[in-house]
Amino acid sequence: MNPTIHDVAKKAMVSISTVSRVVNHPQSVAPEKREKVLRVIRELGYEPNPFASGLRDRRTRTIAAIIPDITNPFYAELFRGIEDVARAQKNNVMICNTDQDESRFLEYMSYFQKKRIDGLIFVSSPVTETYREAFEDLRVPVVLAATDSEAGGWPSVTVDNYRAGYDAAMFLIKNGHEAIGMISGPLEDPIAGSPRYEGFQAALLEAGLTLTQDRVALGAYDFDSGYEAMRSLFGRSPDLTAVFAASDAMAVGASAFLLRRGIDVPRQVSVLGFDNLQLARMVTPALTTVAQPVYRMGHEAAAMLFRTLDHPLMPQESLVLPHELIVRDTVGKRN
Amino acid sequence: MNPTIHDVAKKAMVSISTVSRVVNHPQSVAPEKREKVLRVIRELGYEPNPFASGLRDRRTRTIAAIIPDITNPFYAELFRGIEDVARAQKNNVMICNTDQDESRFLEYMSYFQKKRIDGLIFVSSPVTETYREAFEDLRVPVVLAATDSEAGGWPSVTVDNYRAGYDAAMFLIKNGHEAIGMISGPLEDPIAGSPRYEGFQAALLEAGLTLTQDRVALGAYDFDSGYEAMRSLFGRSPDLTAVFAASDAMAVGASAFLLRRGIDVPRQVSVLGFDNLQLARMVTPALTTVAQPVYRMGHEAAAMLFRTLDHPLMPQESLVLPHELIVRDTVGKRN
DNA sequence: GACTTATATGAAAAGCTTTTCAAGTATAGA
DNA sequence: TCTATACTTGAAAAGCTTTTCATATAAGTC
Repeated sequence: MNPTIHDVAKKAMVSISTVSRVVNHPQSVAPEKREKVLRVIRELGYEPNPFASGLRDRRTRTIAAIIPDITNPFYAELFRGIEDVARAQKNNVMICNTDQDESRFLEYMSYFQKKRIDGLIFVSSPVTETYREAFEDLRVPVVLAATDSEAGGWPSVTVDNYRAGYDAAMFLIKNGHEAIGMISGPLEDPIAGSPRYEGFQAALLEAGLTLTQDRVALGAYDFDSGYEAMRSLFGRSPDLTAVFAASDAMAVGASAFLLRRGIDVPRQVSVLGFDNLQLARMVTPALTTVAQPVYRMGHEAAAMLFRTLDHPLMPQESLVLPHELIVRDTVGKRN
Repeated sequence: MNPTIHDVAKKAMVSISTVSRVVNHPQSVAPEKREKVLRVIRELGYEPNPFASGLRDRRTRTIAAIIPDITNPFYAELFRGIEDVARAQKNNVMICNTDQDESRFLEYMSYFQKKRIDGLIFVSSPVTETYREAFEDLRVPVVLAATDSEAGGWPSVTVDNYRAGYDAAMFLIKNGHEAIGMISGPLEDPIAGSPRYEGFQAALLEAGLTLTQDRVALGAYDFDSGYEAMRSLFGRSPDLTAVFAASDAMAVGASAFLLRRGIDVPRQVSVLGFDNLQLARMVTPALTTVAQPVYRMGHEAAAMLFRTLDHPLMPQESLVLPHELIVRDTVGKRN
């Protein structure tokens, strides 16, 4: 049987209130008494029973991370960032794989309804009306990671996707490319979809180039849709010399299509990715890509959540983290 | 404020004992009363407060998964298997990334010491003395996934690694290869290391071939060590026509080395992997590999754990799941 | 030295559930 | 009709902590 606060109190010859105070507000108890209690606590190996504390405090010391799928390396990395700070805060993080399924999401929500979590980090999906309402019903602090939302007023940690798309285009242009295509995410996706697309388009326009419709294909960020998008793109517009894909998985899919068709990357067609997953350096040729600070996004989002948990009134500023171009072997110079 | 058992009792005009019984042992209360209580429960949206139950029952409804690193797709997939069954059982799973660091592991253990989990799934690492002792101290059911151990008597879910290594060799031999090398995991690793190596060697021997030392290199299962191992192997034994790597990541590393050296895979050198991660189909040429049922290992391990949680006496049989050869494009025929 | 203020401590309540024990009612058997 | 048995139900205890409130002591002020 684990020692309880009563055991400690008895052995230290103080009341349980004092023991509790030593644990929770050490400065409020006289130094010598405090030391004595502390010593007994160590001797007995006492730790407060989390159920009793939770019952009393209504603080669960558990946060939830709502992510599409932990199996996806992008989310795994981000989750790792969340997890590391939660652990440091002695909190537990519940992982909720939604598989992009709203009904599954709502299942979790009804589970949380009964106040089983202190706060929540919502990762990467666009915040639809459904989500918004669910969050408001929940009445716990919410932080958005790798996504954001006008409505709701939740703080977020993101990257400037418009700017990143812009920089991607600039990089290809600087390398002498003119016949440039893009494999974008869904244009309804207000996070990784339209902004990257529009930033990309804007840079092209600025350079006097245009992104015509036959040079654009859409995908769902995964390998297969990148592969298919490239097939379609190549059919419509075989003169392309460079393609920017809105995710590494799609970029690798695109490369795979080209390579398996016997088209040399980057000599004939350059490919530029987005995310900088492990995968990017493992493929051959290694993928040149726009890096997102994925781990850090999770880390900062969690830090933000714990800050609002500790100071409920203090408003949190959203954070925009810098992206970075990682040059490897899939973008070639053209002149 | 959420409704409590008292609110339900009052509204249904019964005692709280009856409400509790309706929730926990429905058959022990008279049908009409039961219906009435059930109706009130639905109306009020009552759910038992898990802290109060936990405080009383000492059942936490939380299990822990000890894994090296969730960022590694192999573990992510396995974890997903665990998570899905835990969820179905209305349990929470705590994820513990050890980063292969014993001190980090012990930190978790002292955290769990205070009976904060009902059971534990230990994934993939060899069960050293340290681990064994920690598990015994913990006094909760333990299940091993993708690893096993003579001592301790914990049930496990694994693959027959010796046999899988054997089959890998047979496959290369059947494809006409004779100058065959291997990139093995550490030979001290009793799970994914020595058994695969020995099985592989045995099959070669049986076919009248020998696995000489200059045809073996060791790695740590990751891309970089696969790359380096291949470099070393190729330096020592440039006549190799096929290489078996004990993980997909190493196999991809090996391919990368060859490809980047201008050596054609599979025309000049064939590469065979192990695991069948997503990665395997994304690289070009797509990796031929020995598939482990990763998700299922997690799934079965969790199912096993919950079975022993529900029936503490019933002994659990260890499970050996089948492996399978997935033929893609990195192994060529030779004659 | 008398009075006020600050500080330190303990008793007790509240938080919510599950289960044991005892009591009550109904049913069946004699 | 009475007794024994089975079945239902409620009261109360236990599980452990944190915080409020009141009290007692020490320190400080005039």
